[in-house]
Amino acid sequence: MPELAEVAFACTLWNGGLKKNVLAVELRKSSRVFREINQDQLVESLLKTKLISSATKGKQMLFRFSGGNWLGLHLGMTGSLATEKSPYLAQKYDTLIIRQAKQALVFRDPRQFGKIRLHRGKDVPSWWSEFPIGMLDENFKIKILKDALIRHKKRPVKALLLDQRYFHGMGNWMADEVLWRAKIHPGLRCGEISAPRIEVLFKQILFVAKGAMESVGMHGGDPPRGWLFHVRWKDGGKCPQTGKNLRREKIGGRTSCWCPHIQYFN
DNA sequence: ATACCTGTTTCCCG
DNA sequence: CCGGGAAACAGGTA
Repeated sequence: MPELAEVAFACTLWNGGLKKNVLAVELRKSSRVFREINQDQLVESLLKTKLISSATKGKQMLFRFSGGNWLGLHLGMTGSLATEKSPYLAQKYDTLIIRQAKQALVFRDPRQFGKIRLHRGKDVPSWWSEFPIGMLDENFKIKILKDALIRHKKRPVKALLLDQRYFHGMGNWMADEVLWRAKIHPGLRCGEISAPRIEVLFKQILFVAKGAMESVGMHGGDPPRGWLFHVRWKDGGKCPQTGKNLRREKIGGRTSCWCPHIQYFN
C-alpha cells in the first residue's frame, strides 16, 4: 500500500512506544524481510533499549533506540505498522513485535516485500543519509526533473516518476495524480515533453506531495475530495474534471489511470 | 481458477 | 557500461 504520505502516517502509529523500554522482541523468522540482516543481532540490538525517536524519508522509516541502535523499515507493498495493547498474541503475518510494558509495536507484512535494516553506532546510518533528497525539501529543484527527463528520454514519464532516485517517496497513485493534474499522458516519452509542460509537471509534483502529506500523512485519512485518487482503482471510474470515463492500462510496468480527454501526448 | 496488486530488485537484451 | 523492460519475490483478494 504505502507511498510517501502513508508511510509518514504509518510511522506515527508507533508513537505510543516513544520513551518506553523494550522488554522483548519477537520475529517471524522465515520472513524475507530479514534477508539483509542477522536476526540474532536484531533481537540483541533492540532488547533492553528504549525507543528514542522516529523519522521517515520517502517510503523509508528509521527508528532510533538507545545505546546507538537503529532500525530501518521499508513497508514494501503490503507492510503495515500497528500498536497493540498488552497482552498481545502474535498474529500470522506479524513479522517483528517489539514488546513494551503497556503495548506491543508490530510490523506485519504478509507478502514480505518489505525490508528491515539494522545499524549500530553513534551516528545516523550512512544508508539513511544517502537516500535521495525529498520532494518537499527546499533544495528539490526543477533541475532534478529536467536532468532526469534528459537522461531517460525514451522512458514513459510514468515510469520515471516512480523512480525513487529522483522522486523519493512517489508511488503509483501519486504518479497518476500528478500526471492527471499536469494533463500529461502517462505513456508520453520523457524526451517529448515541452518546456512549459515540464514547468507544470514540476509544480504538480510538489502540489501532490504536499497535499498528500497534509491529508493522508497528518491524519491517516484520504486525499482531498476531487482528487483522482478516489476514482482510479476500479474500472468505470469517471474523471473528476470532465466526467468522462477514465482509462486504465499498464504503462511503465504499472497499472496507470488517466483521462484521455485532458491528458495528451504532447 | 484466474487475474490483479499504493514496491523494489534482478536479469536479460540492445 | 548504460538504458529500458519483463520477471520475480509471496500471499491475499476479487
